Order: sequence, then structure tokens, then C-alpha cells
Amino acid sequence: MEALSARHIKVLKAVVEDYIHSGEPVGSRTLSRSPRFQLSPATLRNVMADLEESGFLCQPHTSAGRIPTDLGFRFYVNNLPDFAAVSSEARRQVRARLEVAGGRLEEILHDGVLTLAQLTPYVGVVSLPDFRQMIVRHIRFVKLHERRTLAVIVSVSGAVQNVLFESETILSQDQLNHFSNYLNALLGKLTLSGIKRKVLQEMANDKQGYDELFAQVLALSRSFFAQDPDQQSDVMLDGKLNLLEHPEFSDVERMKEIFSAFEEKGAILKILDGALGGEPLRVIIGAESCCEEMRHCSLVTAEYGREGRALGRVGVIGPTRMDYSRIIPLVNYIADAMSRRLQS
Amino acid sequence: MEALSARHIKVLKAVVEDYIHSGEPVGSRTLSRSPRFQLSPATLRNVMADLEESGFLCQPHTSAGRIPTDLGFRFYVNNLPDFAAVSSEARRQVRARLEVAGGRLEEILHDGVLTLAQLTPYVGVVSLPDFRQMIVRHIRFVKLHERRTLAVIVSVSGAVQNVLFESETILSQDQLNHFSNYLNALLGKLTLSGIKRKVLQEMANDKQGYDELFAQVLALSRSFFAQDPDQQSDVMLDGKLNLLEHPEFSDVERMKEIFSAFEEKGAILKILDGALGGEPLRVIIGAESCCEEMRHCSLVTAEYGREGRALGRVGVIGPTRMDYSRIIPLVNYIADAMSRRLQS
DNA sequence: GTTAGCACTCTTTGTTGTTGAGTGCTAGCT
DNA sequence: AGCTAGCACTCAACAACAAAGAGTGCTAAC
Repeated sequence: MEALSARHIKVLKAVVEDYIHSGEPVGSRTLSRSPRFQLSPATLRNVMADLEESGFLCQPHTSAGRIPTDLGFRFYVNNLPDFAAVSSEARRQVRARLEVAGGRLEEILHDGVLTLAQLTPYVGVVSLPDFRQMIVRHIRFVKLHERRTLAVIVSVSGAVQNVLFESETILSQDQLNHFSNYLNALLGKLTLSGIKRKVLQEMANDKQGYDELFAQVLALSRSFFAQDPDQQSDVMLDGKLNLLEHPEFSDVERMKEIFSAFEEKGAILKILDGALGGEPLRVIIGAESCCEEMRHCSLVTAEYGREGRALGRVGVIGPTRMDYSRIIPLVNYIADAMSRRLQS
Repeated sequence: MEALSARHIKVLKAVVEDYIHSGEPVGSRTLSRSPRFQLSPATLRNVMADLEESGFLCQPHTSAGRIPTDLGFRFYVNNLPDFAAVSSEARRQVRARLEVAGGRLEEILHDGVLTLAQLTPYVGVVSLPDFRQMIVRHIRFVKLHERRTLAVIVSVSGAVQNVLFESETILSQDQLNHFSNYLNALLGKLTLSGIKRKVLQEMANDKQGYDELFAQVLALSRSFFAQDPDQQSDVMLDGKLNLLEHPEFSDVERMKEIFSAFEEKGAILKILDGALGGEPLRVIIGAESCCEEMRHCSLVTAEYGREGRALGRVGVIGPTRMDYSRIIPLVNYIADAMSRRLQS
């Protein structure tokens, strides 16, 4: 594979952009009609043949125009950023939905994906923070029945998680309240994992010097943490219907694939948070996601967070033929707005 | 429209059943080959023409067989119940998933729809109980930021609801705990609406004799209830992908319609709970739902509840060409299993 | 290095029969 | 009176075929 000349790059860019906007394979003729080329179709054909050999373009069938491969899109995204400014309509919507005060974490995230789903013809997606990594503000035990107990955990950002577990002994609600108060008093700026670690440590020490109450709280905590089945985080999607508007998904089989990936949220989560803490903005094109069902999709995601700590990623899922130049700035913009709102 | 003779009914039943199993329009020839008819195609044609005139059958085009109309299915469901016993496989799955002890309300409901989605080629659906009508076991206020406060409400069945609101004055978490305890002590077997009514009543009385604490609790409760924006209940769906397997939904347009109805959960909820407290089992066929997007779908739903009180409905959504004779007993069976589990 | 020309490929579209399933109607049979 | 055989008719589905159009690769000339 030779290095690409300036002309090759110019042609590649033109093909990608034309294809993004038309959805049709683009031929040498179409290209040569464009005012930005003063070249004949034959010349362009030679260039395009080179680009095909290098793996940036391909043909659906022998007598059709070229379409970009994943690699072609990748080159375009990496090297030819021609970003569109965030539209005033988008700014308006973000102002209305995201630049308001407060709200619980889930609400903020929901507002984010909703906005993305409305501003783009793609699917809005956000990964919920791993609850175990969030700082706990309040923890409460509620007796449901006999030993069956519900733990309600509220994080500083207002996210609420409920975990059902069985305590070792039957406890009254009064006792549980007592324990809750005790534990809350103990709570510093710890995450749930942090608390778990601390509790297990204390248990390991197993000193006899504990006062009665502390021992009981420890016992309860242990049953509670034993329950916690690696509660992995989750993803939120919105605007799945948007995808149906794209010609590339009018094929029912392809649709089925993608929607089954959506149902299996674990897969999406893995793609999203695989690189959490890595690049603030990430573009995943087609097969790069390593998810068979998503090989015709691209993801553009950005990190959102609170006080400098990354909590998750927000972005869109769409066909590989996605309007990257518009979407990338938009996703960035919305992730920023979300992070700002989370701060408040 | 004449009264239907025994023969008309027999033919209608045969057409419906054949159509349910084949998905193809059924012609007079096919029917006459069936061993249950000793009649010639010509005779059957006459009968079918009558049935068409009465509105029970129709033809997709002039030289095709007949398919049942909504009315045809309705007659079949109302008058020709030939129910299949719940299969042993179904019993096994229900035993594994639903006949276990406990679990939070949401988990139980989720297990219900999941089971339905796996046992049928349709979409499992359940309406969550209206939270306001559930008996409150525990209520808790958590301070998030300044006046921003989170109310966590746990019902007797372990359902948890979170409501964010602003208190009138800035309160410390200690004060909030105090209030929570006070309120919980007050809590009898009241529903949230009940509590709201009671609080408003007390406020209306406006006696001066209140002790300080009670007055403060009232004030807090008022801000809290003012917030509560008629939190309507919700629906849970599972197995949407199942629908894609049916030939009647291979048309992308039709798919789009139905999936947009699924996104707009309010519509589904309206159809489901429109008749809550009415019939324990309900079958809604095609246009009967009065929901434009759902006119090609049928719903079979049954009430589930706790201690004799109906909480919501559970069932399936599928094409009007649904295997009613199998689905109706199954939905009943699962609703019963859910209700039993909720009791525990 | 670029371009014009040409033969070729392949999809798309439209036309045209053909087949087969199914219908309505009528006349005759039981 | 009810049932059936027969017949002409309709229509969707399928296949074969032709023509159009877009695009290609290759070669030879500029």
C-alpha cells in the first residue's frame, strides 16, 4: 500500500462526503461534474482504483460506483475534520433541556439521549455510571418481610439504587433505622466499593473490642454486600425508531440484527465503556466495535463526568454512513452540557 | 345480516384456525380437502361468500382465499373457545421463574413479561401499578443540595419510587431524618394518595394547636406533594424482537408504526388499564384498541393483583393472527402465578 | 501525467406470457 | 331445496427477455 498523494486524499474525501449525503455509490462521472475537480472521469477512475486497492473504497458490484469502506471512513474521520458548528437549533434545544438546574442523575442522562435523538436521525445512547463507583450520600435499610430487607442507596448526584437481600437474623424496622443512622454517620466521601472494602477489612480484623452495635452493623453489611451481584451498570437508548428512516436498514434482516444488539444491552455497554477513562471523544466505525451485530453501525461518543471524574459516555449510534462532521461537535457539545449540569 | 347457521359457524372456525396456523388466505379448495368437511369447494364458496357479506371474512384481492376480519376473530374468541392446556414446558418455565419466593415488585413483573416473551412468539407486556395507589411501607427524605430533596418511598411490595422536590426552607439531613421517622410512625396502611389526602386535610384544618414538629412535617409534605406531577404508572415490554419473525410485519412501514406505539408507552398503558378492575381476562382485537398504530395487533391481557386488589394487567401483544386458544390460558396461568408470588 | 474512446459488465426497469389458485355464476343432479 | 360440477374470469406471482443507464477497465493518443 503506497502513501496517499494529495490528490488521492482529495478524492477520498469527496467520495466519503458525497456518499454520506446521497447514500448512493458514487461514480467517477458524478465526481468529475463537481466543480472542485477539473479532472476527467477517466483520471478519477484511476485514482479511485488506487484507493480501492489500498482498501479505502469498494464496489457493491462491478458496474457500480464506489462506497467507502470502514477504513475509508476511518481515514476521513482521523484526517479530514471539517467540523460544522453546532447549529443554532441545537443550541436552543440544549439550552431548553440541559441548561436547567438540578435534576436526578437519571433524569439528566435521559434528557441527554432524548436531545441527541431529536437533533439527529440516529439513536441516542448513554452509559449509566457504575453505581459501585459513585459516592454514597445516604444508605437506608427497609424491612420488607421477615429477614427480607431492601437497601436504598442514594448517591451524591441523586441516583438511587435498590438492592434486595436477606439479613442473617430477623430485625425490626427500628433496629434497621438505628443501623442506617449509624452507617450514615460513618459515611465519608466513600464509594459503594469503598464502603464494601472497608467493611470487609474490619471484618477481617475481627477484633473482639467491637461494641455490640458495630458488630451488628457489620453483620448486616456483610449480608448486604454478599447479595450485590456485581451490579453492572446499564445503558439508556432513545430514538431507535430514527434508524428505520435510513435506507441501509430497510432490509429487515439487518434491522433485526441491530435491534437484537439493542436488547442485549451488555454488548452496547461493553463497546461504550470499554475505553472509559481513555479519549474524551471516541468514534467507532463499523466492525471496529468487534460486535457482529453492529458491524454496519458507527458510534460517536464522548465522556461526561462530574468534578473531573469520568462517569460514563454519551453519544449516538447510526449507520457507518453518518454525518460525522456535524455529529462529532454535537456530541461533544451535549456531553459538556451534561457535565456542567451534573456539577450543579 | 342473517343469523349464522351451524355450518356457517363451523366454516368460520375452520377458516380462522387454518389462517392462524398458515398465515395464508384460505380458499374453498383447501377447506374442502380437510377431513372435517364432506362438502365440495363450491358449497363452501357459497358459505364463505355469506360470511364475507356478514363481515366475518374478507379477501385481500379478488382471486385470493379468505382471511378473517377483526369481527371474525372476535366471534371466534367469544364463541368458539377450544382452549389448549398450558404446555408442560410452559409450566416448567413458570415454576423456574415465577414460583420462587419474594423479589421486589419490579422484578416479579419483569420475570412475568420475560416468561411470556420466551414462551410465545409475541411481545410480553405488563402495566406497573399506579404508585399512588400502593400502600406505603416506608418514606424517607434525603438532602441532596440546599433545598433540593429526594423522597424515597417504598411500598409494601418492595416497589421503590423516587421523587425530587424543593423544600420551602433549607433543612439539615438530621432534621429530615427526624421528619422521616415521624412520618413513618404515623403511617398506617395508607396509600400515597391516602397520605396526600390526609396531609391536605390537616393543613386545611389549620389549627394552631399543632406542635412545632408536626407543623414542619406538614410543610415539607406539602412541598413534596406539590411536586408529584400526577406520576402516572408505566408499562414494561419484553420480546419486541419476536414480532419481527411474523410475516405480517416484514413490511417496514407497518413495523415502524408498531414500534412507535411501543415507544409512546402512554398509548399502550391506556389500552391496558382502560378497563382495569373490569374483566379479569381481556382480549382486544385489531382496531378495537382504538389505537391507530396498533390496528394490526391484538392484545390478550389478564389482571394481576395482591390480596384481591387488582394492581395491573399482564399479557401479550401480537398480530391479530394470534394463537388465541393457546395464549389465553397461558396468560391466565402466568397472571395467577404472578399474583401468588406477590402475595408471599 | 492526462484524456478520449470503446467494449464490457451488471443493475434496474418494463414488457410479456404463463401458471395456478381462487372466485362467481349457472345449470343440472339428488 | 340443497348440493355439486363445470366454466369463464380475475389476479398475483413468476420467469424470460429486452432495453436503458451507469459505471468500469483498458488502450492508445495527446
